[in-house]
Amino acid sequence: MNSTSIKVACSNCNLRELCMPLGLNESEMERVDEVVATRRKVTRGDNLFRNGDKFNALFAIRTGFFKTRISSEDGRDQVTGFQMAGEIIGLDGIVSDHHTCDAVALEDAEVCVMPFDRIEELSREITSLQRHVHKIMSREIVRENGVMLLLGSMRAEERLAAFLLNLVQRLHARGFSQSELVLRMTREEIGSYLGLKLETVSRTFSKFVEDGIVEVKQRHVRILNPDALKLIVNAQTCQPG
Amino acid sequence: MNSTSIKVACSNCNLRELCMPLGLNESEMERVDEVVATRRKVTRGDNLFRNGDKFNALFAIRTGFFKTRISSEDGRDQVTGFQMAGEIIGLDGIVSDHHTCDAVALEDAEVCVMPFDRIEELSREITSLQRHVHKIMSREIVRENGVMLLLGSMRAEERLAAFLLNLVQRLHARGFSQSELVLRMTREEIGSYLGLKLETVSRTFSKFVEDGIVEVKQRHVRILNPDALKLIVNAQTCQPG
DNA sequence: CGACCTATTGACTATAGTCAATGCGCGTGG
DNA sequence: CCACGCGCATTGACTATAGTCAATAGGTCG
Repeated sequence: MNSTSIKVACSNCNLRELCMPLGLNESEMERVDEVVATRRKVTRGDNLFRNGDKFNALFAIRTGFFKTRISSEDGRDQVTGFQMAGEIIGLDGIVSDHHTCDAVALEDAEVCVMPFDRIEELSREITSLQRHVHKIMSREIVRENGVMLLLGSMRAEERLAAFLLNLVQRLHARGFSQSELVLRMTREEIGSYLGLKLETVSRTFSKFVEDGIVEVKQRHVRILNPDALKLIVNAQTCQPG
Repeated sequence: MNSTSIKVACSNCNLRELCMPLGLNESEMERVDEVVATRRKVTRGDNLFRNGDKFNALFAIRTGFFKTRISSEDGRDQVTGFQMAGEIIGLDGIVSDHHTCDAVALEDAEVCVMPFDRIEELSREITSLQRHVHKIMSREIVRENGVMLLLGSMRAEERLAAFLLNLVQRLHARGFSQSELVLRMTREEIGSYLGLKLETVSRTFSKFVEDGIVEVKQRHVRILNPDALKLIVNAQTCQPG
């Protein structure tokens, strides 16, 4: 499989501080290595899994960038998240043994395949792994709560500002710039995530540029004034008094 | 505590087919009974927990009706769910050891307190309990995905129709009518959940009444034409060809 | 180099929000 | 038991925001 002879394992993965083995000691991590036995490459545009697929495993993203998406019967669809290195994908499949969303690679990607029954087995033995798995699921619930707040009560500018801040913060945690980012998704995908049409996303970007808050050149974004973005997110339209 | 001498336990709870002990055998259920040692009554309007509270336990709703709500710094808030008997509440607290939302009783309620470290302990021993806990968390993730679709891509009528169908379906699973329900929440709370203003909720109810789809008398709702509701939810504004 | 996908911008429209007035019910207290 | 007050719901008139449709431009990839 691998052309190099270096064993790819959590213990020598630079994402271990963000990913599955977080909080485990050396020997525990070695046991998790056994779980993460296989890898899978996904080409840009391809699905890691689809709605309806049998659920077998969670996936830890090693490289690349994904979107998850659900579709309703009438053809509407909604991007439910964008995932990057170190994040875990596939939790939706546990409840019904089948995935309920699509996971699409937005750039060439590689994931660690973690068979779920192996995870469960190991979490029965390693308390800190058990706790960590629970935290990963809870984090996803809390994240989605935040998206509900965004979709339910924010205006277009607030949504886009929150989106940019969230992306750049996650990228920064992975060693990238705090002020510069390359969007891996189209305006339409951003719009789907934020509950907006692509034209509105585009117009809102233009407004931010006019206001000198960001520089935008297609998918390259430079944040000139992060405080202004934070102000937009937290500013209720107007306040009394 | 209890005025009666009947031991309140999962094994003789009529919600066991919906709640925590689902899928356990007799002896396993008895062990879960130990976990669900304490009960708590919550008066209408009171909080079961608040944003910032230390997380210790999950709660299984025995009777009553709750809403969960998150608030942003600027005072905006968003209802993230309505919970009824047999449903589990508090999963948001696992990730950071503190709750990140408020849980408010919309009517006098009683919950079973399930200390989370006891749940974890027991799921290390009882495989089917472990699996069940994972399913409960995954189910919540999938539910929130659905809400994101609703908030991100549906129009007011579609949102309210989906809301009513979901409520009545859950009530029906608990032995209530398929066509009649009493709303435990105000128009404003429905609106907050659906990302609409209370006036829009009210107007949309009135529209449904005009169209003969439902009867509404304050919080009493009778669904006259469930198929029409389903059609509204699944009908994209218009279809080509 | 050309085709196609993506993004931008403009003009107009639809949908839901805002503000305000009124009405209905329920619960409290006289 | 009735009257009153308050919270909740309804409805109307107007406005704001984002959506739609359409034309154009810019990039990217074969």
